[in-house]
Amino acid sequence: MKGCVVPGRKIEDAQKAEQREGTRHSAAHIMAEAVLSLFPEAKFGIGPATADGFYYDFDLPRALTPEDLATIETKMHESIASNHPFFREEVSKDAAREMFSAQPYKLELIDELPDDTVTVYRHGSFVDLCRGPHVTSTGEIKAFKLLSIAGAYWRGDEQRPMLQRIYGTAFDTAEELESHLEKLDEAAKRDHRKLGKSLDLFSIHDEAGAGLVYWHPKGALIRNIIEDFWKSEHFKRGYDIIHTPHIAKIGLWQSSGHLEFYKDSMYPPIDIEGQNYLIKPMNCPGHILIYKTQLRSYRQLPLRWAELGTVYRWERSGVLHGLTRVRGFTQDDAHIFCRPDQLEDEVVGVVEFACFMLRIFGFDEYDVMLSTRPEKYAGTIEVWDQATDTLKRALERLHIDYEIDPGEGVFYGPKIDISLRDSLGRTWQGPTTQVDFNLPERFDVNYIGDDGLEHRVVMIHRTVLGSMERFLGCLIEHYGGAFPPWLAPIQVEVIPIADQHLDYAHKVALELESEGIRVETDERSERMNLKIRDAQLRKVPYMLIVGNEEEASSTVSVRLRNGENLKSQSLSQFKSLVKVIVESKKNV
RNA sequence: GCCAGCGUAGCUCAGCGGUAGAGCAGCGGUUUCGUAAACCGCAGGCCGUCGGUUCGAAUCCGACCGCUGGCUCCA
Repeated sequence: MKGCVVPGRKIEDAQKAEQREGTRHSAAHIMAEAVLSLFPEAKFGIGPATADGFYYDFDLPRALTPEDLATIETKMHESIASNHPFFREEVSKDAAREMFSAQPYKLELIDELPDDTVTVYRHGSFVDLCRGPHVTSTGEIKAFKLLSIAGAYWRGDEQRPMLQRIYGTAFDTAEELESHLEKLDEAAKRDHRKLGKSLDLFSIHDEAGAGLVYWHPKGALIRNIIEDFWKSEHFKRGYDIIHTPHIAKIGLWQSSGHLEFYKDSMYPPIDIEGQNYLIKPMNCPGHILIYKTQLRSYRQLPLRWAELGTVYRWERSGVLHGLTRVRGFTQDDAHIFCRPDQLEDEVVGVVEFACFMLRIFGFDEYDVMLSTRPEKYAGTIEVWDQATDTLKRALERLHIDYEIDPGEGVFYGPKIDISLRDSLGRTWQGPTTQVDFNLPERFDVNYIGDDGLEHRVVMIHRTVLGSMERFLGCLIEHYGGAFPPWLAPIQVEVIPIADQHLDYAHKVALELESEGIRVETDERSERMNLKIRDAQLRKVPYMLIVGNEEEASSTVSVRLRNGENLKSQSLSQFKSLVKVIVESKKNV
């Protein structure tokens, strides 16, 4: 399973990382100093360094505006110019309580610290409760920028006050800061919501409802290509494909435990002739109903049933985001019904499958997370431990590095989540594999063993892409909208130089079309330059320029979307080039 | 859901108390061109929705809907 192993973060000089953290943490203190000078009555939350920068949370008498950020930055520059040294002091808790008597959040933190003495850091007239470390003086902060203001609950608890958080970033050199800001720009350009609009892939409508996606022909085409590929890979791996309805009587969801454990994510019932029906938030109960239509023999297992199942989940309005967080989405779902002795092999197969799928789409790096028993759970601790161990063994067999996320499993079982890293190094939540010892219990899902007795089946609930919506969103950003030819809605744009070349252009297009190539001819009476520009903006992989020369020699002049101009080639040459590239699913 | 910001033509945006503007796209012409934008003209908006303040509201206030950045929560 080489290649599926997570390479981990770039091996950065540990010292440098530490230095950067000190820089960022110090920048947070300098920012707090600036905020305090602007708002003497400010109450301070926490101000840590993060993976990309730093933030600090404040309780302020009024809401911050973007203009405030500029003022705060100016004040920070003043503090940096003064080059105040940072001093570390150890003080008793009582002394600290006195020192921060006007700072209720700090007092709360002091109470929770385990040791009798705490450390504070001081620079200029500003002092903060802090573990450190910091740079030696404020003048060492060479490159920082404040980025945004956001609300954040104190200690992440929505029952507690909401503070104002200022995000910023800092680096040890101006060049590093610059390249980080460029990366943010690049990410903004690749935003799937922007590209979805400009490439005419999908839309979401106020009048229809938030978090509900409408796929336009081009977006739906990409989705269909992926779904077709997905289906054929499932058939190859011994899966069957099934379909189940979108609503079911409330009783089914009571039996499954969803009503008990998943109620917050489900929509209210629909009354149909006095019976209450619920829209499905998951596909599992439907698959179980099909399983139970027969007595199953141990010889039949494992049964692997896959469904592109559209589910609806109630998500709070504030969390919706483009395609990656929606209220209706299609899971590339499957349930595997197996015997306990088959579980490990099945998990191995699933994780291998997921890694295979990701690699096809150009995701070579991913992080694997094993989530264990949450607070609200169904079943017994013994069964949970058993399932968790099986998942661990499967990952170890695959030589996959993973981290454990304690308490983050679903109510019905532990899970393996894979998050993918895109071309900008950002992570996205993708495939998931969940063991389920619970539903078989609740629905009494059995098979007849070789001893002639009934045995409880084990279920695996899994996706290999995650959901079509989220995966497409991630894919759009990963490729920046420039899809590899096998996925590109239009693979070839034929560009006649003048109207007189239209006949030849049509001939070329027809021939490519007959080979199953997705081709379009730009028939407009416009200049060639404009047609090239438009095809370029639509990120069409191949542009074929045809004019007098090409027509005379029965060739095409090939331009790639990276601006590269391949020399003229015969139509048949070009045809086989495209076919090979599409077949290989490679990018160009 | 919470905090903050934002909703103006199909798209990107300007206007921010005196009655609506640009570029691109669209439509009609002219142009027939060699690797990222030819030219001229026309048309296009209850300024998110509802209510309030005002002689007068895109502009000020409120509610709702939606979007954005976060928090919390997730495929």
